[in-house]
This record gives sequence, structure tokens and C-alpha cells, in this order.
Amino acid sequence: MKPSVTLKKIAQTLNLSISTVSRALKNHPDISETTRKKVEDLASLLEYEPNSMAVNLRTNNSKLFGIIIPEITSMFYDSVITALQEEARLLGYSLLILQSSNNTLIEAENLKLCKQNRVMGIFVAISANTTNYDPFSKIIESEIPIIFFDKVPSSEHFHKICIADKACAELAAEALYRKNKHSILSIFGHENLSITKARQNAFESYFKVHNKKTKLILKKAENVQEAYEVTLEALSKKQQIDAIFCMSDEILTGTMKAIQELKINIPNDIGIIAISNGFFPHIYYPEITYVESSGYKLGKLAYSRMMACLAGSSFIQNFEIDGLLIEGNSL
Amino acid sequence: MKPSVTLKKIAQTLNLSISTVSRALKNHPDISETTRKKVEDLASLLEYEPNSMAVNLRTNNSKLFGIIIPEITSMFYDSVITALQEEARLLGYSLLILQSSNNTLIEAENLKLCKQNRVMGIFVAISANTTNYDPFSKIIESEIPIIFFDKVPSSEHFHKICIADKACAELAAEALYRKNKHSILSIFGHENLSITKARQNAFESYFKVHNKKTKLILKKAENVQEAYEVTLEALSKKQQIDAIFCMSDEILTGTMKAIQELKINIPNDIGIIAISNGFFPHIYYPEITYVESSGYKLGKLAYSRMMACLAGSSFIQNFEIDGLLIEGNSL
DNA sequence: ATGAAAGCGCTAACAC
DNA sequence: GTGTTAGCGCTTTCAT
Repeated sequence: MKPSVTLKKIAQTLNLSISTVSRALKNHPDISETTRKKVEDLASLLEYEPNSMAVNLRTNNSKLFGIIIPEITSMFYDSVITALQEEARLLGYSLLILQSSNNTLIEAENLKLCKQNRVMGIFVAISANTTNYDPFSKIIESEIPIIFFDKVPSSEHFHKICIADKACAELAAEALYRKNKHSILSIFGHENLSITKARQNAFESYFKVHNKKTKLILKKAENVQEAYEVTLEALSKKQQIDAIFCMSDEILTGTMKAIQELKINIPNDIGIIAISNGFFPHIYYPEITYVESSGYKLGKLAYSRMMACLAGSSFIQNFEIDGLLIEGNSL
Repeated sequence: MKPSVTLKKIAQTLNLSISTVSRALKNHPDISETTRKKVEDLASLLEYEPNSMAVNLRTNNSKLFGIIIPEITSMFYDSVITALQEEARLLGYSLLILQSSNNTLIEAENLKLCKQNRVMGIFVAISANTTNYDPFSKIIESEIPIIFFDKVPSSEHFHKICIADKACAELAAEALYRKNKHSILSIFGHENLSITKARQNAFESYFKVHNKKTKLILKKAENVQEAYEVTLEALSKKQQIDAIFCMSDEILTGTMKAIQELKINIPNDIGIIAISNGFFPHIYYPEITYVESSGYKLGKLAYSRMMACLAGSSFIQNFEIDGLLIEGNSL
């Protein structure tokens, strides 16, 4: 890198002091119009850009947020990031995006990186294997706020923003119930995850309350391929299945592949409903009915929570993003 | 934020000088084993983390790369980011990820942000509307290397890494030719983009050379919805169409939706081939035959180019990521 | 209206 | 083996 343009250099060429130049560039009222103009002209001529490292060091404000997620390559986190970034930009903040690849060691390292970079706050979706929350607690003790989102610890002592898993699952269950479905293949994700538990419990409970006779065939699938296999297997047994519930986009895509293979007609032969971020249901014909769990909305809310924390609110609260039933033609 | 632990604090508590502490923590050979131990113990007890802003300011190395892309929410850039991040991690570098939302103003601002943060280098996929490359040239003049990837300027004066658009399109054309397809609906993306031009030219040329009688029905689609509509329209006219070529994943998903709606059998009624990052072709049954244009590989190559630039190689070169025909059962 | 000086936390050349 | 010192680029208090 070329030696960059500094206040010092500008000051020297104009025979001014560094502080005058600094003030001129900030439109400090003390500065005379003439010097202000002189300084500004030279600065823009030389394309002066303040050195954030110096500014941040001096002001003790890194203008940086950290975000730690299991994977960017996801059907969900990209929209969360987009939302966070849109907001952060407005305040001149940037995002340090770190992936932990579901590896707790990397996750801890990423946390360190955030601390080293003196980020003003961290957004975290924990990895599937995280069981020790001490590193997070320590960061919080050092007064860097952490907003957990989507994949969150179960402890009550953290700021958390989640999809309203219970409500979403219930909305889906209700839609199935209304359509009089009696035998529902219900596919859920990784069993460690809080969202799996919440969605499954709510889903099962709904039918226990509203129609005990509904037959739920419960299955697990941790990725697209497994969802495909599970669906294929369940449908090839000559069980009566009149609907499938997919807990996530990943599962939906796997399930749909199986449906296509078996040449089953939707919605005549079978109904489909999913909980989804909102993209995948629209790439199928007929479009899939789904409960929207918007990563974008979640990102926006997470950001406003962060701002509240930064403004001093340390009130721990568990926020939820409402689900919304979007009717396709699959049920 | 709590006042963080500094070298000074450690030095004071141990009655040592700051430099001794600094050296002890870096395993400098001069330091006696006893002091080294003392310092290390206290540092880890207090969970000292070096302040990167200070380190970077002092060493004039931000340990940061910038990456500017039109959108994270893409079927491609997420895998590029993943690749870049994996590599950057190994050297202790972090990534400042900036989205320009296809807005040239934001793009320019993001460029400024990179400069202000004194990033060591920038990876850029330009927005669809970018026509003025001066801001980029200026950054490069200030000796911050820029590696353009995927969406690149046409000028020869930049480091560029692209998908081998020509080769990919030819591979797809060849596959169609081998299967004796005679009437091919060929759907391409945004016409401003270099990749569109390259792919379309190569595709058309192939048939001009190998089989002039092949009928190419050329269409444009800038998003999923348009691809859906275009396909629907083309197939509902009672034209003979025995194959569809989709230039991208976006187009493929739109096309497949139309195929599902029309209940057309693949590959019996019609053949499909796409150029794809590798995820979407596998969510359909039958799996789609595609030419892989890997964002992940591109990221890895972009990174190694960046390293070369940083090491002093200013040799401008245009690199390409080879395509690879992955056979599904759609052709 | 402008300047001098201190200091953010760190590194490294130089001293002893 | 350890301490002293200067300085990275900037902001900000205090002086003039």
C-alpha cells in the first residue's frame, strides 16, 4: 500500500496544525470559512480518507458488528445478513461476518476475533454442537452485547430473537387440520436444535388438542438428501398419507424431489405445507403453501435489539418473529 | 464496553515495562522463562486480547479483506464467500462483506469504506449498472489490489477471475448436440452482464459450427419469474422444442416451475441442461444435467490471486474457472 | 480562529 | 534480559 494521505501531510502542505485540519474536515464552527475551504479542497484533491484504525483507537468505537453463524451457504442466514447490513450501513457500521462451520473450536476463535477487533456487539447463531456457553457469557461480562438469533441457547440469561417456532408450527398444523388431513407425514430437522424441539412439540400438541385421531408419522431428516429418502420411503409403504409437513426449506426441497420422482399429484394425491423463509415454495408448481419465517424480518428485529442494548437497555428479553400463513395451492 | 485489559495494566500489576510484557506475550527469545510465565499467567487470567485497532495502526496491516458484491442473497456469492473465508481464516484475516444492492452509489461508498478501513485487498463483483471504473482504478493506484470476480469489467487492465463462460456454454451446447437436439429454447440472463454475452455468443457459435440446422429459440429472463413466464409461453406455442438450455440457476428454477405446471416429462418430452453452481440441479427429479460453474472454486482461485498480488505480482491476468459437465438424467 | 500537547494501545529500534 | 523512547493517525482539552 502507498503511504496514505494523513492529516499531518495536509497540515504540512498548508502550513496549518493537525488539529486545525482535523476540525476543518469536521466542519467545526471555530474554523474560518477560508481555511475550511482550503483544507477541504486539498483533502478532496488528495482523496484523503480518515484512517479508521486510528479513529477507532482514539474514539474507542470500532464501528463494527460481528456476526457469527454456522454457515453463510444457507437458505436463511443470507437474508438475515442482508437485513443487518442494510441497517448497519445507515449508521456507518460494518459487519464482520464469521462462519463457524458448526465447529465449536472455530466458533470460539471467531468470538476471540470479535473481541480483538473490539466490535460493538455480536450477532450469533450458535452451531449445532455448542454446549458450553461460558465463552459467550464472558464476552457479555466484558460488556460487548450479544444478540442470539435463530439458533439460540436455551438459557434464559441471553438476548434471543427467534422465529416463533411454536406459533409457526401451530399455524401449519391448523392449516392441515382445517383441510381435514388425517394422516400426516411430519418431517423435522436436527434433534439437537431448539427450533426442532419447539416446532415438533407445538405441532404434536396441536393435534392432541384439536383432533387426537390425526395420525402423525414423525420422521427426522438432517439435510436435503435425508428428507428425500425419508419421504420416498414413507410414501412407498402403502400407508395412507394425505399430507406432508416439512419443518424447513431444506426438508421441503428433499421432499419435493421424492414427490416428483413418485409422480404424485399435489394437492390431489397429497397436500404439502412447510415452514419456510419464502423463496423455495415459489419455485414449485403448484406453489407450496407455507408459514413464512422471515430471516429478513428477524435481522431487522435483531438489529433494533442490538441498538437498544447499546443504548443501555440490559433488560433480557426473548423476542419472536411472527409466522404468517402464505397460501399456495399445495394443500 | 468495559475498559479492556491492556499491556499497560499487566505491566503495572507485575511491575514490568510494557515492552517486556509485549515481548513475553510474543515469546521473544530475550525474555527470561520466569517472567514469560508470570506474564502469560496473568494475561490468560485477565483474558487479555490484543487490541487489533492498535496493532493494526502500529503495524500498518489491517488483516482485513474487503468483498463487495451486488447481493449476498444469491445462488452463487454465498459459496464464493465461504471459500474466501476458509482461506482468510488460515492467515488470521477477516472479511468485510459489503453489499451494493446493484446501486452504483452504494458501491462507491463501499469502496470508500474499504479504503478507510485500510483493507489489504478487495474482491469485487460489480453491480449490473456499473459503467464508471475510475473509483476502482483509483483504489488500485493507491496500491490496494482489487480482484474482480464473476461480474467483471471488460477492460484488460484489471485482475479478473471468471467462470469460463465460453467453455461452459460450449460444454452445454456439445451435450445438446450429442443428444441430437434440434430445437432448443435457450434462455439467457441480464443482457448488460459480461457473462450473458460470453455464454450466449459461445452457445450460438457452437451450433453455427457444428450444426447450422439446429433451431435456437433465444429468450431473455432476468429473474426466476421471467424465466418461468418465458418457458411457459415458449412451450405453450405449439412449436417443436426438444430441449431447454438455462444459463443460470435462477433461470433453471423458473423454467422447472413451468415444466411442472405443464406436466412435461423430463427427459422423454423435453431435455434440460443448465449452467449451475451445483445445488439446484440436485433438488429435482430427475436430477438436471448441468455444467458446473463453481463459486467455491472461484473463491479459492480469487484468494490465491490476491495472495500473489500482495506478494508483489502485479502481472495482470485473466483467470477462468473451468466448467465440468455433471450428468443428471434430464437430457 | 488556531496551535500545542496528551494519549488511545501497541511495536520496535535503541540503550544499558 | 529489561527499560526507555518514539511514533502509527487521530481526537480533544487546554491554552493563546
